[in-house]
Amino acid sequence: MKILCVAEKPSIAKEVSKILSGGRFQVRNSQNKYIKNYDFKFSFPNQANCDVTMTSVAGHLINIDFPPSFQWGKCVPGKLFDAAVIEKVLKQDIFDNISKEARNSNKLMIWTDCDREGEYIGYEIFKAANKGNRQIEVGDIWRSKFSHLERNHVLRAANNPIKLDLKAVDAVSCRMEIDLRVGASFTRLLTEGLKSKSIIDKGDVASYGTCQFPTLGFVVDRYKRVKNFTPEQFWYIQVDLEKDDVKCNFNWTRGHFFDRLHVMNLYQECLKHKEGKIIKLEQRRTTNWRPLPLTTVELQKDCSSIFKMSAKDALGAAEKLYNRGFLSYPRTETDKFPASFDFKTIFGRQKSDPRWGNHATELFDNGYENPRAGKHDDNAHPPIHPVNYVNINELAADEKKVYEYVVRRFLACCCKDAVGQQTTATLKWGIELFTANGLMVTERNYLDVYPYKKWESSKQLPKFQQGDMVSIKNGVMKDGKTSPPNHMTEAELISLMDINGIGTDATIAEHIEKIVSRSYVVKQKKGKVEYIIPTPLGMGLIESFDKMHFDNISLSKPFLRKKLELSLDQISKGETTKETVLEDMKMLYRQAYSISNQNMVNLVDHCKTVIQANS
DNA sequence: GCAAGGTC
Repeated sequence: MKILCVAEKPSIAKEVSKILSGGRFQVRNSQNKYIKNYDFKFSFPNQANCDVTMTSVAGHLINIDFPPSFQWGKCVPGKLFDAAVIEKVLKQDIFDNISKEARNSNKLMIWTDCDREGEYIGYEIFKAANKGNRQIEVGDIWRSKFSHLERNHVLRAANNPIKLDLKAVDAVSCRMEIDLRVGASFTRLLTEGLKSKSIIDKGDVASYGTCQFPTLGFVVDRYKRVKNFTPEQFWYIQVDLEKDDVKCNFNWTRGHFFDRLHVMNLYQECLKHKEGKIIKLEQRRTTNWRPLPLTTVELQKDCSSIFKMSAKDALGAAEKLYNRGFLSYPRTETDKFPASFDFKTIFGRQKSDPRWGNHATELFDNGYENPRAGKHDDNAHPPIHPVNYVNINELAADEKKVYEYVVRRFLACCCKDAVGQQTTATLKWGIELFTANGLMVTERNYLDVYPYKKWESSKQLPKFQQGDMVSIKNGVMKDGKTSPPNHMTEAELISLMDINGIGTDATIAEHIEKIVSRSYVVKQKKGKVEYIIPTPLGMGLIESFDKMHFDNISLSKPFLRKKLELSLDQISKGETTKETVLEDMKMLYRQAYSISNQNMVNLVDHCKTVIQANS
């Protein structure tokens, strides 16, 4: 019995081979320099002593496209909603390796990631295998269900194969088709329309995508909120006290009011009293929680705000560190460690570092806290954590920062929360209440290894006693203005995309880069912070789409993408079919396309107006 | 020349 096992990426093929073979395997090269074939023996249930070849793909093997007669310029873009779709092999050498290895195999076992795309990649692998060996049938494939590379977990997966989930395969196939039809049709429409009036240059493309436009929409929306903001004046009362040479501010518990006369009346009442009374003095223990285990989105947000690194560069650096074995897999949504995770080994490897080695040693020798568990699990990868030690002086600039950050984050996860004492004094002046806070950090704990988070003792309050009468010399009525929101930072944009389901951990950075490269937005530095600002072209496009009267949908907002995601889940659960969803979504987008097509003159005019107004 | 999703 000969079994062909195929994983989603080379690193998984290698690790699984090590575990199943007990370290006794032979390696053969393939035509692709990253892809290896591992040969070994393994006993599957009811199939003792099988010859196994384990290999991998590198992501998707096959892409979809339109036939030649529907290529750019060969038809009107509206035809693309109903055009045929053909498959194209993306990586012929990897495809051929699977076909060839399948030829003398009796069975195919899929070891792709345990998520929707992984299921579909499994189906692509089946097609490659079937091409080499027609005996291999889709109903007869083994599918291994594993979510991390712990030895017993992998062995259990090998011994309990399930079937390929064809509903999940349908869901992904549906997503691919919608993204292609919508993206290609609208992109051609926009590009030709804007080019005809020289709004974009000859070689340029004005792309539309189901992810890139909602992303652009978020940026434009924020920009307009900043621009349209009108400050409002407000009034409030504040008391400054001094006792034993210590000054402190008491803030009004009512905050502020937009009615000057109202505040004036309350203030007049206060002024009738020369003294106030400390009516309450509270001392409370507060904790500042250690961070959660690290996901891709968190890594990108933090690298953007702490190091001013773009999301793409942060992920790029993490990938390089992963490929050299220093970090775990960097694309993960999981924010809890598996129960069996071996923390101690990893502390041990970090003990010698001059910067954080003492913290690792402390955790290694004196015990550690189990990290907090978040609510997300992608069932494919653990949180990002250091694997092997490297001296950061040997790394490139970005990699240095990312490695140190990941190690410190990991160690911080295993430390105790920080603890402080918060003192709150409540002052009553007339009938108005004011409070002052003082914080004393008593146990820094995780903060010592994690300098990215600031939680510091504030100025201490004077030594009040409950019931103290204090003379009020400086109780004043003040005014202020509401301030506009800030422009969008990359970290905020990543959060918005994540919350709204735009893109995935692996693609969020690419969508942001895409709208930069299309000149829909620019990154602009103001002081120390970098903001993402829409260009007139980006503004014009979003505003034009928002002006069109679609039926209950919007091309610039995340709702349609969200609807698609929900429908895909329903396909996976068997509550609806791929065909129904395809027809549904195609109808919605076809209508939107037809309205956009009719309004192209207005769209082009509006873009031109916005561009001229800003030049 | 178009999308978004994998990964090297």
